[in-house]
Amino acid sequence: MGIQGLLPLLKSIHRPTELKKFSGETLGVDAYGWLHRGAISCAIELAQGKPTRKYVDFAMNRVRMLKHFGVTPYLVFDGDFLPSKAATEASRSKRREDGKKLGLELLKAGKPSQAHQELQKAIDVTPEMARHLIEALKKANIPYVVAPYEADAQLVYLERQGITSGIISEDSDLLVFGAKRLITKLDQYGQCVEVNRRDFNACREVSFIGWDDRLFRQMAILSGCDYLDSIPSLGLKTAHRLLRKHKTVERIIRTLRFEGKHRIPADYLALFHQAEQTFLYQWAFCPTTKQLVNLTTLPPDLSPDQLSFIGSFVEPQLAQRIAVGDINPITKQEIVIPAPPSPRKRTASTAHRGSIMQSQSPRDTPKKPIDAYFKDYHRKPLAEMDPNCFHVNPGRVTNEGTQPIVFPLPRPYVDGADLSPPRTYLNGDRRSPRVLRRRTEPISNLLAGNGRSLASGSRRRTGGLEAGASHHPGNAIAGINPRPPKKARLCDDVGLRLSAEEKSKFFSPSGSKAQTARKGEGYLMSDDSIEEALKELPDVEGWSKQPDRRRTIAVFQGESGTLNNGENASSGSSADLAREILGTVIPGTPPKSALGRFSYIPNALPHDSRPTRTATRQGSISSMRSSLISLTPMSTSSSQPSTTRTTPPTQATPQLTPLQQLERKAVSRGKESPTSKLVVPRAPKRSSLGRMSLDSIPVNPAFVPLPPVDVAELEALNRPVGSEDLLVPESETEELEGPGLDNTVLTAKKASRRTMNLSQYRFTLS
DNA sequence: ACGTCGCCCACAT
DNA sequence: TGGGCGACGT
Repeated sequence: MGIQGLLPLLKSIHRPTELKKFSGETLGVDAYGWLHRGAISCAIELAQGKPTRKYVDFAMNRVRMLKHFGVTPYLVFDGDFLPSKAATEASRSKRREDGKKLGLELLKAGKPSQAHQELQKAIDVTPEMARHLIEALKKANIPYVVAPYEADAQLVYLERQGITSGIISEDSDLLVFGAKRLITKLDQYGQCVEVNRRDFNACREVSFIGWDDRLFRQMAILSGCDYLDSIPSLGLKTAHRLLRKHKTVERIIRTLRFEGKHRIPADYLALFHQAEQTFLYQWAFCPTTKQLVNLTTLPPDLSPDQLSFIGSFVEPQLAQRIAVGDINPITKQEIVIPAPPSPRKRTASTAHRGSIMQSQSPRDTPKKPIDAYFKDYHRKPLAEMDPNCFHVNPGRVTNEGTQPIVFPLPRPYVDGADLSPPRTYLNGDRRSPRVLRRRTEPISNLLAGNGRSLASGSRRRTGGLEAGASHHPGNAIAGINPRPPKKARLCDDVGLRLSAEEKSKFFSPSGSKAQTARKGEGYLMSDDSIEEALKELPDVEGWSKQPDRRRTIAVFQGESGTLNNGENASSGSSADLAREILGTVIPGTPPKSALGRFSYIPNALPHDSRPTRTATRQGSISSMRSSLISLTPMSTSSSQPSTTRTTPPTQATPQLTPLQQLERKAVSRGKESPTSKLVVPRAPKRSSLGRMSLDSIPVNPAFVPLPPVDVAELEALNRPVGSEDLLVPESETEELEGPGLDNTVLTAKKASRRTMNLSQYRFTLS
C-alpha cells in the first residue's frame, strides 16, 4: 500500500463529491485497480487459463460511467517494475502461483467458494490483460498510456502537464508523488472523495502550514512507504512532529539514534534519499514528446545514471511502443493477441500469462497513428449525459453514517456497442490490486545494488462504477439508456429503501421505458438540477462528510414513502413525484408541493447519527432548504437544460474550495500572513451566478438546490487554481464553513464570513 | 494522553 | 483488504 494512514490523516480535508463535478475534465485513472477488480470477477477462469475477458468488461463499464458523467478517463497502465522491485515481484509472483494451485485444488475438491477466495488473492494483472483492455479503449477512443514504470509517476506527470486535471486512484502514494487532485473512493454511483493538495493547509489532524511538498514527502517516507521500510513505532504523526521540530531528516535520524529509542538501519539515510528521489524523478512517458522524462526535471548536478533505482531509460522508439501497448513493458517483447477482433466475450483468450509473442497479428492492432491515442479525448457535453440518474446508493446507505443516501446516478450509460451484457460486474472486490503486483520493497533490496525500488502496493481499488456512459451518438444518448428511471427511484428510494437499486444500476435490462420518459421531460434538467442539488449538499456542508448526503436522502425518503416503488421509472407516480421535486429545485418553477416536502423533510430525515454535526444541521435544514429554494435564483441553470453544457469552462476564476478557505483561515490564524489571502475577496468571477448566490446565502449551502449543471461553474470550481494565496475567498468558502465542518472553532468565523460574503455576492450577483 | 499496532468486522462479490 | 476500535507502550 501506499502510505498507510495518510488518507486518514488528511481526513479533515476530504471532500465528498460526485463524479459529475468533474464533468468536462480529463481525469487520469490508474488502470490497475480496474483490471484487478475485473479479474476478480473471473478469477477462476483466469486461473484455469480459460479465455475470458470479463475483466475488460468491468473496466469498460467504469469507463462508460465516467463518460456518462462527462468525464474523460485517461487510463494509465503500469509498466515495468523498478529495479529493486524485480526480486520482490518475483517472490510475489511465486506466491500467486502457489495460491493459484491451492485455489484450483479447492475447486476440484468441490469448494468453489473457497477456491474463488484463494484465486482472488492470486490474481495477477498481466500486460496481456492490460492489452486487452487497451484494445477496447482504442475502439472507444479513450486516451490511455502504458507507463514505463509505475503508473503513479505517470499519472502525476500527466496531471502536471495539464493533460489531466485530476487522478482517480486509491493510492495515497499519489499525493506523495505530488498529485494535485486525488479522487478516491469512487464508487459505482459516481460518489467519490476528492483530496486537494491545496487544501493541505486546512488539515486539522496535523498542521501543514508552512509545509512544502518536500516536507510532506519526507514525512510520508519517514513513516514508511513502499520504497522504504518504516521505523517501528514511527508513524505519520510522529514523522510530522519530528519534521516540524528538526526540519531535516538528517537531524531527525541523528536525534533518534542518539536517543536510542528506535532502531535505525545504518544505511537508513541513504535509503531514505533513494526513496525520496524515486518519488521525485521516476520515469514517465511524455505523450507530447514521445519519450521518457523524469517526473521532475533533474537538477543539473544529477544524472539519470546516479538514479539506478528509478529504472533505466528506454529509447523513445521502444518507449513509444510500450506506451501504446504494443510491447510488453516488462519483457519488451511484442504482445500478440490471439484473436481479439470479435467483440464478444469469447474471443480467444490470452494465455494467462504469457501470450507475448513475437509476431504481431496485424488485425489486432488497429493501425492508427500512435498520436491518435494520446490526443483526442473528447469531452462530452453535459447535454449528452443522461438526465435521469438518481438512484440510491445502497452501499453508502449504511456507510459511514448509517443513513441512507439518495443520489442521482446515472444509470445506464449503456452504449450499446461494446457492452456485453449489461451486467455490471460492479465492483469486484475491493482488495487492493496493486498490492499484488507491487509492494513495498524491503530496504535491503534498495540497498542492494539497485537502490531501491518501489514497489508500491497501493490499495487501489477504484470505487466501483459500473455504469457505462452513453454518449455515443449511436446509442441513444442519454435518453436511450435503459436505466431505471431516476425519478422513480428517487421517489422510491427516498421513500423506500435503498435496496431499490437492484442489481444493475446502470444498465437496467429493460430500461427502455425509462429512457423515453426522460427524454420527454423538457425539464430533464430538473433531474439534473436535483442531482446537482444533492451533490451540492455533500459538498457544501460537508465537504466534510457524507452524512450530509444521507440527510438529503432522508429527506427524499420522507417523501418517497408516499411514492411508489422505483420500478416504473418513467411512468410511475414516482416519476411525477420526482418531477415535482425537480420543479422545486429548479429556479423558475418551484412547485410548492415540492418545497413543502423539502421543508418537512428535515423532520422525516433520520438525523445524522454523527455526534458532532448533527444537531446543528438538522435544526437548520428545513429552514435552510426552504430559504434556499426561494432565495436562490438559480437562474443560470434554469434557462438551459442541464443536459446541455453550454458554457465553456471558465477557468480564469480561481475558486477556493471550502477546504482551501479553511486553509486560509488556518493560515491566517497561524503565523503566516493571511491578510493578503483572506482579505482579497473580489467579485466572484465564476460564470455561474447561481452558485455564488447559493454560497452567499447564510443557509447551509448544501441544501441549496443547484441549477442544472452549470458546466462552466463546475469547471471553474474544480479547476486547478493558480496560486492559492491569490485566490479570493468565494462563495465556496462559505460552504466550507457550513455546518458540515466539525471544527467548532472555525464555525464561528464561518458564520460571520458567510454573512459577509452574502452581502458581497448579492451585490455582485444582482 | 497520544500514537502505534493488532484484532475484529465489513463490503462486495 | 481496509477501516474502525481497543489495548499496549511511551
